Amino acid sequence: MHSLDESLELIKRGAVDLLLEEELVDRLKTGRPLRVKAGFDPTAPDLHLGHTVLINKLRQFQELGHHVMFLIGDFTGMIGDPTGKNITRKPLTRDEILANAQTYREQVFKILDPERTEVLFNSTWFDKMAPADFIHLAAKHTVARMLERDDFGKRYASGQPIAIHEFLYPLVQGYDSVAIQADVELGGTDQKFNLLVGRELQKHYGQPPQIVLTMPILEGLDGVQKMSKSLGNYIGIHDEPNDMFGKLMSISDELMWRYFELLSFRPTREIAEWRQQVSKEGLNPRDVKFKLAEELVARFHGVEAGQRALAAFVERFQKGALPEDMLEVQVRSREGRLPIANLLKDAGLTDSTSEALRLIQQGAVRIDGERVGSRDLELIAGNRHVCQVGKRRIARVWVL
RNA sequence: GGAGGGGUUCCCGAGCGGUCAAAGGGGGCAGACUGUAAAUCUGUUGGCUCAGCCUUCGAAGGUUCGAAUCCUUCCCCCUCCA
Repeated sequence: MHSLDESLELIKRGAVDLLLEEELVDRLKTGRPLRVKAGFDPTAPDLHLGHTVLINKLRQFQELGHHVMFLIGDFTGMIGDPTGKNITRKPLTRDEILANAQTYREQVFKILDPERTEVLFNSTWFDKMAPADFIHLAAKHTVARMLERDDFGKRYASGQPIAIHEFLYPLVQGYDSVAIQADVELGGTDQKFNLLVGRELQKHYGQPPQIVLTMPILEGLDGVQKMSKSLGNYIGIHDEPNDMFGKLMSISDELMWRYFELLSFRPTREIAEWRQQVSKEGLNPRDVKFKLAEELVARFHGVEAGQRALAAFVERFQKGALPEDMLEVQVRSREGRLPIANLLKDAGLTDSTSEALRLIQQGAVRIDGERVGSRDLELIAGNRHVCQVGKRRIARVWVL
């Protein structure tokens, strides 16, 4: 069993906001398992490391014996969390949603305990809600309060459009907390407003307001923007071990410490020590990055995979060897020959032949280790070649 | 409902009859240097059967030898007034 202080310390670790702490303490004192909610989008079932910041926190709640409610916002998905960029999403079919939910289970249970996780869909209660009740819900909040939300306020002030339905998003999310009687809701710091709306609504509906716990938003590979699939700066938890390892190695040193803070399960003391050694004793940050990359690959692919990814990385980038598990592609020639640009495009190494030609000109293309100097190079059918574009794109290509 | 402003290539943003596949910046990609780090420098950034051709500037028509640029209609956004 954990003492109250230990529980609180674990819950607060890495968190940004805890509102309100004294309410949490009161509820922890009751000794009953708390109902801990976190909402997820019904679309992108490809979880990335950014999502795991939150999921790791859910896991900690489970370790403390609490009940985790993994809420899939299939109804909310019709709105799309207002970002100013998204327009209304196409509603997903029931089957698509169930398929996505299944994918969530597969991914999320690498971290969470299935026995202590309840998966819920908010369409369950919203599909049954009468329009009149929905209007009652909308009546519980004002435009002025909505504009307190940072992005709404900014968009309003700068003349960006805000569609009415975007205002509904926080209300819908907040009502979910009412429907499932959440004690605690977790979210990224960008969710703070929505989470607080949940508190307000619960009060309106005669429930004790949920405690709000926000976690930092993980920056993506660029180190600036948040990790997201649409920005392409993410590391998916399904990424191949070598790929995951490589992406982690490509982050900046500054970002590495951030990742340690939010993703590593290593003791904070150990991390602080490394940091000290890097800045004072000349420890190569790259070697510390190895530790991070290995730990995370191991988490999603197993300990052995972590070790192998490290070894493969050293082989390939420090010793210059070719990767072992190279992508194999077949491309069709035209009457026995195939111009290099077409080969690269057909093999999926470039998006277009135009791009391929540009890269050739820039000296980025190698065939069997030899730099391609001419765009006129043609390859003969029947042969296999190792084709490289830049450092990262590589494939073994059969010309048929 | 009325008046005004605006929709440009991934993003921001110039262009306002030919020299525009469209300035500049951001981002991306690549090369050099490295630790697949950062910083820096350089190149590049619609497509193709690639010294030529094709498709792009909200949509559809039209004027013209020629349109992102002019005209018409439509769609969308913003501001102010009601």
